[in-house]
Formats: sequence, C-alpha cells, structure tokens
Amino acid sequence: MESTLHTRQKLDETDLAIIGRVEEDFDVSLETLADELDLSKSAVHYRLNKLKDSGVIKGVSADVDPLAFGLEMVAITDVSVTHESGYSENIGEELNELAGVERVYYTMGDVDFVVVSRVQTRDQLNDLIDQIVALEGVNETSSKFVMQEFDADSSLVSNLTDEARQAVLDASKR
Amino acid sequence: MESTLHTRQKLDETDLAIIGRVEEDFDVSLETLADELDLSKSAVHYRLNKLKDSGVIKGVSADVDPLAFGLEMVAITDVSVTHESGYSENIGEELNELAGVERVYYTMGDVDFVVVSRVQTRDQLNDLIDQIVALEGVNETSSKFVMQEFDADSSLVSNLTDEARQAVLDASKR
DNA sequence: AATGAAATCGACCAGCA
DNA sequence: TGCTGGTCGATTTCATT
Repeated sequence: MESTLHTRQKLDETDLAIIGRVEEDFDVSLETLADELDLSKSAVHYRLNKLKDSGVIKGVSADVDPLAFGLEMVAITDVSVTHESGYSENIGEELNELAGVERVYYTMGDVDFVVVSRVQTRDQLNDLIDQIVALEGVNETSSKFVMQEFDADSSLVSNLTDEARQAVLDASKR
Repeated sequence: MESTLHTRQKLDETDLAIIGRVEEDFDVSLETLADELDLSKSAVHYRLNKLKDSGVIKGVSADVDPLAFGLEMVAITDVSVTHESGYSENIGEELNELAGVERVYYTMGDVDFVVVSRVQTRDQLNDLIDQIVALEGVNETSSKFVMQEFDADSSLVSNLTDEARQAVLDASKR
C-alpha cells in the first residue's frame, strides 16, 4: 500500500538528527551540532536554513514557564454547538481568541470542541467559561480540572514511532 | 483579597514585552528588539539572560511542522483507570512515553487522563490505542478524531487576561 | 550540497549610575 | 541591580567547488 505521505521537503537521517536536537534546545551552538554529527559548521547551518525556508521548521520560540505568570490552573472544556447554523467554522476561532485559551480542537463526535485553557484563579476560569457560553451558537459546556500535566517531551521527532520515522525517510528516497 | 501569586522573578512591562516577542519569534535580532523597546542591545541581552537564568524562559526550541512528517492525524483519547491500586501516578508517565503521544492531562472527574496524540495513519492510531489499553491499570478508553486545530497563538503573554497581566505586574511591585 | 573566508551579530565583561 | 560601551567569539553570508 502506497504511503499517503507527500513530503514537501526531503529529509535524511542527518536532518532528523538536527531537527530533533534544535526541537529540544535551539540554544545549542553550531559547533556542538557539527561535532555531534561529524559535519562542518557551515553544513549544519546550510541545512538549518533549508529546513527553515522549506517550512519544516516553522519558527523558533522561547518557552515560557506558565508558573512564572502564576498560571497554575489548567482546565479542559468540552463545548457542544448548535448545528443548525454554519457557525461552527467561526466558533473555533472565537474560542481560540479568548484570553486564557491555549488550544482548541474541533472534533468528530458528540462534543464539538475541546478547549484547553490556562488561568491564574478559579474566578478567571469562571469568567472564561461564561464567555464561552455567551458565544453565539454554543449549546453546552462541561469542564474538568487538570491535576497534572505530562508534556516533558515536546519533540516531534523523538515522538515518532519507528514506523512513522521510516515513512518520513522513505518518502525522501525518490 | 490577597493574590496567591508568588512570583519567583519580578517582571515589569519591558520584561513582558521582551517575553511576548521572543515567545512568538526568537529569531528576532537584539538590535530590532532594542529599537522597538528603546533600549540598548546590552540591556535587552541582560534582561534575556536574567529571564533564562530565573527560569521564566525555560528554553528556546524550534517549532516543527507536523505535516512535514506526515503527521496529519490528531486524536483525543479519554482514559479511565482502575482506582484500587496506586497505579495512577505511573500511568501518566507511561502514557506520555508512548510514541505518538503529544500531551497527557490527568484530570478530576469521571475520565482520569486525556491523551492528545499525533500520528500518520489510522493504523498507527489503532496501534497506539491498543498500547494504551494494554497498560496495567487502564480500564477503558474513548477516542475522538480531531478535524481541526486552533493553536495559532502560542504566546502566553498575549494570552493573559488584562486581570492576569495586572496580577503579574502587581506581584513585582514589592 | 558543502566549504572557507569575510562581514555581521551576539555574548561577555569591567565599570558606572 | 540595571545598564553602558567595547572586545571577543560565534554566526551568517557569499563566492567557489
């Protein structure tokens, strides 16, 4: 069976190694990377640039500790919407733009949206849920508190199954 | 009412401006930042270092496009566990370490874990769910497909409510 | 696609308010 | 403690292979 993986950019093991590294820590020096990969600094830099230009690396960002802002409370809110109108396309955007909302998923199933939000206090969470309910087209919400988060491994490459990793490499062999 | 916000690091408006900027794009030059904030390059650099040392900025990482790896499928899986044993502490870690699992939340409520996973194919998702079910202590799972994601705004500072933002600044005035 | 040299930018330091 | 200006080292760029 033919893989449906249509790679915009051919990637080899070296690319995956570079990506995996800078995904965890972009503050690694070119020299360290070059040493680890047995490449010249220029070669590493060349590949990094290509990965950025081709969009494989969408950008570089600082990771901020939510606790430094007192954002100690995380909630997951299931939102169901009325399906009669064509609202659902906009509602996702509206949810995403509410202050405190970190991530919005539009899902198949009885629940339409899953909203992950991060706030400082219960009051802020209540306000947020009120705002969600007030959105036009929102039918019902149900929230649960998050007691603990596990997201230590934010790296996509280290998170690939062997099969998935192979599919990426195979797609580049053409 | 006294805020429970115990800030490790005092933050002023300039800090928030810097953080907000590098959270979106760390590839901005010191000079650009300095110009935008009417500061010297050294001052910006000094503050950035302090923010890193104090842990407000946990690190810098490259953001990789999942689609470049063919990871076009996202699922949210609710996992309930048997509560008799003390397994639940470990199960979170075990879930998080499964290949394809992006994020794990341990929640209060009838569902115990919410697992967000990203894979290439339905087969990979089936495998993953099989692995989840096979974990000792896992009772029941229920998955839904994600049709669309909204996470354009990955910046914590731009995501703060006015109230939350004020709480951060106020906590530093002491 | 990768290299080495030249130009540019960021990291660090001593000193100052 | 926060910032300055200058130096050194690292990164980016580019002509070349």
